[in-house]
Amino acid sequence: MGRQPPLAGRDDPRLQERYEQLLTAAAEEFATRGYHQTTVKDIVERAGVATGTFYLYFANKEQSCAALIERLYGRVLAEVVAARAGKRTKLDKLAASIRAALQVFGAHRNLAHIALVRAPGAHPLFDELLARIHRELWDLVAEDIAEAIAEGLLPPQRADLSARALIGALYEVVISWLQAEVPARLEEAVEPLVAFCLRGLGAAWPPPR
Amino acid sequence: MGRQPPLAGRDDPRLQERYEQLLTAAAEEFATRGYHQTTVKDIVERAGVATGTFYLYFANKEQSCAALIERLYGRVLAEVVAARAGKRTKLDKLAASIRAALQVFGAHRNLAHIALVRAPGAHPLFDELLARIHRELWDLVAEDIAEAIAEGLLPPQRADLSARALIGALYEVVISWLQAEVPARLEEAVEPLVAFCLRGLGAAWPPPR
Amino acid sequence: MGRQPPLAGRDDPRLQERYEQLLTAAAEEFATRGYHQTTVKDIVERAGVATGTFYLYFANKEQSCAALIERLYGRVLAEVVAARAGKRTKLDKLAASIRAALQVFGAHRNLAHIALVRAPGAHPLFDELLARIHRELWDLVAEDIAEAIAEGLLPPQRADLSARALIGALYEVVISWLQAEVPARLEEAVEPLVAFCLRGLGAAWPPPR
Amino acid sequence: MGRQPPLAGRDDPRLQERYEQLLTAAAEEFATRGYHQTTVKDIVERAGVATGTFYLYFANKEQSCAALIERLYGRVLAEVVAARAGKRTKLDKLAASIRAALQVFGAHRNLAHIALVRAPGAHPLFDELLARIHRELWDLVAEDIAEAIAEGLLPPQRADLSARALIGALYEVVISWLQAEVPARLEEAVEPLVAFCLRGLGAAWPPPR
DNA sequence: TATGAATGAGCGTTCATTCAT
DNA sequence: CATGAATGAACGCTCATTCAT
Repeated sequence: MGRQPPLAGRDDPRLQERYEQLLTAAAEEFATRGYHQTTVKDIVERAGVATGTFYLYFANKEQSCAALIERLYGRVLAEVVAARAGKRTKLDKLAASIRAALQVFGAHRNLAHIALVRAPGAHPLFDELLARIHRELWDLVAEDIAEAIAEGLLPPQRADLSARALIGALYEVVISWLQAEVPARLEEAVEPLVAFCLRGLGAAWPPPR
Repeated sequence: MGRQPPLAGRDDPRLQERYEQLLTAAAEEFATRGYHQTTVKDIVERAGVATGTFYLYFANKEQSCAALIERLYGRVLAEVVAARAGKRTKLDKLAASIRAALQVFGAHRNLAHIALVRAPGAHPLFDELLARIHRELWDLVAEDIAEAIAEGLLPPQRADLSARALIGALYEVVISWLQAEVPARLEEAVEPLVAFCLRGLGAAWPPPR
Repeated sequence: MGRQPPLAGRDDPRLQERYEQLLTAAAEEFATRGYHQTTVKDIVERAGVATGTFYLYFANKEQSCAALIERLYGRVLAEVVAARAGKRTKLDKLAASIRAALQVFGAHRNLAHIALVRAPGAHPLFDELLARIHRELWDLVAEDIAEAIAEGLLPPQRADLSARALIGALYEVVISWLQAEVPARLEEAVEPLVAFCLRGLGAAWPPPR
Repeated sequence: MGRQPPLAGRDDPRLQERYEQLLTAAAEEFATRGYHQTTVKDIVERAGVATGTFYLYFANKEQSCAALIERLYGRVLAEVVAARAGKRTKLDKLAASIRAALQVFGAHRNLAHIALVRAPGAHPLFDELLARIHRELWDLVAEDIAEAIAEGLLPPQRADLSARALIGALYEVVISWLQAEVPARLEEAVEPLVAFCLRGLGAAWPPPR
């Protein structure tokens, strides 16, 4: 517990590759079987390495899963930030954020499955990590909403609750895609979801020209 | 796996009470520690009975958790059905459904925590059970939406996706209450959430008199 | 352990009947499932009484099985003694003993199954009990053989080993009947076995008139 | 139940040695305490390894015992086949078979104790396994007897019953040696038993020159 | 670096036995 | 006498983690 794995943060590309190989194997196993149903043996067998090798790259099983969660949300945040950059109004920024998040979830099915379904509730560490990430997302969205209200773009409302509702709508659509294949391709959900969320906030959507 | 536990579903009120006592203890433990972090020993110690007693009332650990999930959704469905009975329009029915569901979740914090956070992904049995329940809820809501569209109360949209978005918004608000105490009391979220969802569907809300 | 069951040795025929009922149920269960695969619950369910009732008649599970073994060998010994009474030569006594033993085993299939297959090796108490009984039988047979040798009816041989071989031949035929239904009816084995054993001892058999 | 243990049947002599070490410990415990009285903990403590190690070599407790039974009868059959090879008449083959079997039982006291006393009736798997082995032995012996009858070496008789009686005589002598030390050394029983069995079949024994 | 055999704490579950009613 | 719910010690087995090679 707490000991750094010996090979974390080395530069050797051979080690980087092996790390990715293990992380990919872990993602596949966690996503398909669930965190507690996956054994370290499952992961190393899929990766084609020995058990001990796993512990050269991860302090323990839970850290490997936490790394997957962080990787996903790192990308989500990066894409969200990038997508918002070009937008002028708060409403456009919100719409762009939703589109960007869905795009990343859609591009990383296994990671999405882990972060949205497999990890929550599975380990105190994940709950803590996810709580921190969610708070960040909520704050971002809630701030946008609060400012849009101030600008008169949205009617008065509790921004904190609306932000959570918005994120919940987004999550559930991703989960539905993961578990029930509704919709078959996640892109189909993008504009319907943007419309649902922005209307839900009280915006006129699609925006009147 | 296997046969019925001998004392499940007997009429004797003494046994009923014991069963409730165990179920309550299980709910508290599962909700606070998570399914896999909870041992049968934790449950029976909280209930103040011996290990063997647990197995007089439940076939095994997972069945006890499944019973909690079923109990929660049984109540949700019952309250939703009851609340809709008096309503005339589809939109009123949807609003009433949301209010009823939130009321039940709010009245059963531990069960909500288990069903929305602890159980999903923790065991194949739970995933199966929750999938069945969610499909039922989705169908209900999607049908309402489809009919409201047909009646011109809502603009054209993919009812299946909107239904999932609506449920996701609701779930996330409950989870937010469970984990971050936002809002402090779940009732505070009721009207904001109803507004978010019905506006999200494209309804004029609050309804013009 | 060691405490007398409260109802042992009472005269009330109602109690006797219940005791028989339990013993019969125990015999059926032990014979068909084996000693360790049989639970006290299995026995009382077959007997149609409550668990506690079992302990009114038996000190514990193993005593109930020991009682069955003792009952079987009690009958075997009684029949053997009775059958020998009318015989003149040692060889006739031996033949009569084998016939009597087979008759009792054939008449108490379940008890035979328990005493010959289920109990040996299943519990120290049974091993002890069976050892005592076997020693008694061996001594009886070995004595007959020794005397027959002394009388010149049999050639010189180690009576102790011959006695064991004789009993083993008998047991195995019974076991074969129990487990493989060879022969279909145990009576078919009687004269072949008598011939095998007496010839094995070195007697001219069937006896020259 | 389930899959192969990971380290069963590897070529590495280190692993072979471990396997033997565990098997020997298991044989000692099963032989002295009985199958159900022996815990896996007993075995690993005697072997001086950890609990988990046991499950690297055996799928479960019952498979370890089955392996012992199979090992014993594998050797019995091999020795019997080898001993018969040089013999000409059927009667010589039978006598050689008995001698070979006794020699193997005598050389593997613990395994004999398990196969003849501890395992029968202890687990359905063992009963099945032993039934298969016994049928093989019976068939072998019965065939010899039938052919000897056809060749006029033995009088007419039911070969199936005689075969069982012969095997029973042999088993009981071994059991007597195991449990009562009669005879003190199993070799002492060899010729008396051969004589008993062949005479029992109706042969003139010892064979007239 | 990589290996994989070894570890052992810990868990779910069973069942012989008891005792209040 | 009879009941059967309650008990709790004990067992088989798993799997995250270690470390000698």
